[in-house]
Amino acid sequence: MSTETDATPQRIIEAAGEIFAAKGFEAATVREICTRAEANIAAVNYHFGDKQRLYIEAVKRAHHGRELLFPMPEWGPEVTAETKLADFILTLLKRMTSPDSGWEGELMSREIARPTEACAELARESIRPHFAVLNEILAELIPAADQLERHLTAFSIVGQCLHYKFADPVIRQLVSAEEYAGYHVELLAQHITDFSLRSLRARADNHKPPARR
Amino acid sequence: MSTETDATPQRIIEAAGEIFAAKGFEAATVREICTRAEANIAAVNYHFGDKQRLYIEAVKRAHHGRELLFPMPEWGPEVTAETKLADFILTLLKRMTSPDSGWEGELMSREIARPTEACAELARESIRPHFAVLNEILAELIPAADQLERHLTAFSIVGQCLHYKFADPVIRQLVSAEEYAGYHVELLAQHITDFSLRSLRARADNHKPPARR
DNA sequence: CTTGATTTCAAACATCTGTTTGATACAATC
DNA sequence: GATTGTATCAAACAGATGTTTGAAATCAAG
Repeated sequence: MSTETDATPQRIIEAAGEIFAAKGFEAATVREICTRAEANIAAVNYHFGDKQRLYIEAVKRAHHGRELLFPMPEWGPEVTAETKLADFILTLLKRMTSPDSGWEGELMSREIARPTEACAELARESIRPHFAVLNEILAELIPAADQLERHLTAFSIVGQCLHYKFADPVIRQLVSAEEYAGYHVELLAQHITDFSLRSLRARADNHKPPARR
Repeated sequence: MSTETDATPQRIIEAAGEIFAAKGFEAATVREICTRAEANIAAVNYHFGDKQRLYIEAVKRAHHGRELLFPMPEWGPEVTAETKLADFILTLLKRMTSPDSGWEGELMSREIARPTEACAELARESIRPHFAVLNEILAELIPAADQLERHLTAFSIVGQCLHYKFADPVIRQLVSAEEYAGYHVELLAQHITDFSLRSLRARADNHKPPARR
């Protein structure tokens, strides 16, 4: 066996990812996971120790898969900050809401909203660098802003992206089925980029906060 | 007994709300709820039928409590659309992230992210009217936008607000403790309002999407 | 083939879950 | 005071859960 691509541990992680993503850690059962993986019930404890460590492996694999499939681009010095921001938004959106093999995004969103103790470090360490990248971009776009404003602005941009993952069930029921079907990643990324860039440019042109009209 | 404010069903709902919010439906146990409520284990089934109906009652109560505590203001005809938007953002933020009696917001955010079949209708029917209000405000602010753009813009605004609830564990680890301590509702609402209004004004002044610089 | 380690399997294990039961205590009504 | 309907309680129930066990099967080398 050993190097088979469908070795038992592989199949179990695959099945575990899907079921953990769909039901959460508590509601998912080892029996269902092993049934879908066509493995014996004892396989989880034999290969992973216990259910929790299997969960951790599934989360790691989910994050790793997303990172590989949608890497953050490396920008040369000639790339404008506005283009970088557009790339950042598109990549983030793809990672969270890409339809193919959707369980990875689902599992990651679960960990972001309620991080398991075991996965807290992983989640933090994988997100912090992206947050730093976004802050560097914002430092270029709104150099007059202090750190607090940059952080809040970063959250405003990330929040727009993650909303389509976190609030997806609600969004489905607020717009028509036809409109929802047109919510492709590129369209959403374009809107978020436009919406945010308009705000950032106005902020860059006029240092004062806008007075209420 | 009868009209006591701390009658058994009341105490059970109270305890259930806290524990459901902290652990989710599956992980919360009837025994822990009854222990905290200082009630017998059979009390849940006697007063509510089963665990699921208790959960539904807790969610209803959570939403009702938020609606009462932070009602959406009724605006007269003289109120500008920009002020309405500011009020809307502040109210939404208060409902989701108000620190006092925090379990209600937590429980609602759980239902938004993964609505239970039983609560799907409630969640939808309670959110739809607010979505309609926001769309009316946006119709005043960016009259040239079509329905799709209005919807996406609404999601951009709501997404910024809900981010502080959904991604709260991550946010805590991205900024310093001192900065996080300063994230009061009013500050966040002010930032989101400023950020969004800048974008909306630019959109209103110039109908074309911004070219990438 | 023989040996020795690794992997699979069915069965059982102990524990915890939501729920039910039947007796008991209590309050109001006649 | 007896009666009736409601509420509480300890105990038990049936089922599902994660995990363990020990034997059987499979595989890799000597």
